[in-house]
Amino acid sequence: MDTKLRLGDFICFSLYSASHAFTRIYKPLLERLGLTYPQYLVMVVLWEQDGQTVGGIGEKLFLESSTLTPLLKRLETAGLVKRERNPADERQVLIRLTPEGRDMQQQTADFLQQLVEATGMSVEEIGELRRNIVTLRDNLNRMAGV
Amino acid sequence: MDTKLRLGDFICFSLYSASHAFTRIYKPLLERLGLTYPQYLVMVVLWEQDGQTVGGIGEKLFLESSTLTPLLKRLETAGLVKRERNPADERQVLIRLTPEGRDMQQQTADFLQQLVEATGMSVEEIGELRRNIVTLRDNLNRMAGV
DNA sequence: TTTAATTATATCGTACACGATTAAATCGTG
DNA sequence: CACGATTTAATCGTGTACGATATAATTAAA
Repeated sequence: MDTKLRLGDFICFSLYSASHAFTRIYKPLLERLGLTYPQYLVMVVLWEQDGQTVGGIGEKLFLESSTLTPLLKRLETAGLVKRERNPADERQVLIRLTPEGRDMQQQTADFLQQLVEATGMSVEEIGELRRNIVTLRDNLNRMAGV
Repeated sequence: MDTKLRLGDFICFSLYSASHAFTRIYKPLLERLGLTYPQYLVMVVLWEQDGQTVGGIGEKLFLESSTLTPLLKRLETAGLVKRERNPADERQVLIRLTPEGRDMQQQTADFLQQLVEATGMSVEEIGELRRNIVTLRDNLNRMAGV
């Protein structure tokens, strides 16, 4: 009877495939900025609060230092951030936006409208869906001990 | 005013992070089978219908041959599938389950209950959420021309 | 206070994921 | 039938992603 389980029944696959679909939607928008989608997420986190540690960024994005360190080095090479040890605790590395990195936010101003349009859903529907997905994610992470 | 846009407002990030959370939940279950999550998805597709082409699998999973070819070679090395050219059309490669690959499905029988439990949601809530996410995904893919 | 345990980041190996390109097979049109 | 166009996988380069491990700094304990 479990042979009746089809791919379409898997909520994990709906998330997996919808996440990839969003990345595809973002690609042409982010290409103009020379960013990948994960790099864009890091920039969003830094625009919200500058001068965070690698660990602080990872906590917000649920990413490990083994993922973030090379990504942040690429952002540094691109001239968008600076990486410097925290003098108060030399274990930490503080990530600070450069003026170019800060200014880039303005170039993302028109993203929201285009993305909402691409969803084919109302802002209210999107909001409710987002809240339900976050609830699911937090439940899963709690179960996984994150 | 768009500086008020916080990471938590992004439905794309909710999908991205929830998808990764599911992968983390699956990891200990799949480790017993020696599978990664994407490999498991391919097995699900093949359990549903054996003898599909690389392109057919990719269409269902929204993955390119550049992703699937190395993954399928790993499944072949693991003795779970066989890859052979279609005699009727030598461009295509047919993927067939080995007896070991087919039998593995039985070892996934207890996944469903554990996963539902981990979501902390009712089966009805999960079903409704899944349908909404699929609608969103299909809208996005339509916009991206997929 | 010297040492032991913990914390923060970096490094390494493996496995996705995709765009661009290549190579081979098939199809379509003259 | 021939030959250009299309289709299908595979390959290559770049960039995530993570677990395991390493290294250095800080904290805790003896």
